[in-house]
Amino acid sequence: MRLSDTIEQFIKTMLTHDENEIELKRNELAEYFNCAPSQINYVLATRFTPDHGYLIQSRRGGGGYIRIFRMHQDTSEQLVYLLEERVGDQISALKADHLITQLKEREVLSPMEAGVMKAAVEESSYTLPIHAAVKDALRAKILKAMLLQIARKSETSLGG
Amino acid sequence: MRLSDTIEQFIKTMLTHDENEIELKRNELAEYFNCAPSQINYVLATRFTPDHGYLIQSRRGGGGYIRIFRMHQDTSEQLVYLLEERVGDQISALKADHLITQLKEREVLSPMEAGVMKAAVEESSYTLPIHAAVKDALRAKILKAMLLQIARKSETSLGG
DNA sequence: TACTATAATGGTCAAAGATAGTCAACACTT
DNA sequence: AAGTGTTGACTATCTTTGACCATTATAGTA
Repeated sequence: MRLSDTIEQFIKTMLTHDENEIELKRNELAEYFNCAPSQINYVLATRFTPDHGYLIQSRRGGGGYIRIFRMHQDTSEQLVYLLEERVGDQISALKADHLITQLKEREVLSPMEAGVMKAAVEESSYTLPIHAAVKDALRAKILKAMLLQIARKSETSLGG
Repeated sequence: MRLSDTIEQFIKTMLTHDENEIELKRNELAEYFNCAPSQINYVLATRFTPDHGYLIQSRRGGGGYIRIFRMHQDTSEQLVYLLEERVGDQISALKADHLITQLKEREVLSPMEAGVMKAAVEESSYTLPIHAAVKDALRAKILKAMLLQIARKSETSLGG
């Protein structure tokens, strides 16, 4: 079996045992598998993306770490759909607002969270000399980051 | 756990118990944690800045001390003040993050709201070809819009 | 009293240490 | 050839330490 597959399985086993969240040290894992540390990044980048239902957090420096969060299957599927199909690389203020309203109505977002997210995407927050396309790209990035955050923290599904 | 985090927690626990102001001796604390005295300065410089909602006073020489003051409790009414004083027309990702952390620790923001807001201001959400100054201006506008939203909702639910 | 030396503090900064990230070249599979 | 996997050099970030600096109090001395 390929090394990357072995590491993938190893991490998935850890997640099975230790529930939905694990923390690891890149260098320790690399040493355990006797490979280059960057191999770990490769495995994470190709097998533990949001598309695969995982979220990663890391920190450098002394006491650094890599944390891997597993999303619930439903959450993951809905998130991928939301991120790719509904948000994409650019999104207008209006569409973003509609999407957030939907999520609120489905009780994926509390009224407060929805309010905050709407404030972050409304056009009046973007009244600066930037091209419209760049605004929509920025809005998409910000909206995606917020949705990923919701997915990481909430136990409930992102809804249909 | 990192030494710096341990010291941070230690100080925050002291503040919890002893109200809004504590006094400590740099060398004593360093000896207690068995570290270099300058480690204390590092912790203060990275976790107890005005951005984090703390003020430091110190004095050298015999009878020297370090006093740490936690700045006044931020209520929703004071959010408007924060908008101009702490956010202004431009704000860096780091300062925005510190401000949000502070509001979360004071329970002005729920962990979820804080997480969403952090996602909306983090640098990686702004990786597009825009000048840094424009990014900071945009971030300020978005952060203000989100805080205003919180302030409005808090008023309606808490009656002021 | 005025001055000085010394002890007792805290501050600064740069170097070293500890992690993780990126990217492009190279290797292996299909 | 194209796609996937592996590595290593270089980079970025965060922490810890230590040498040297600055300030203040106090004891000793003229």
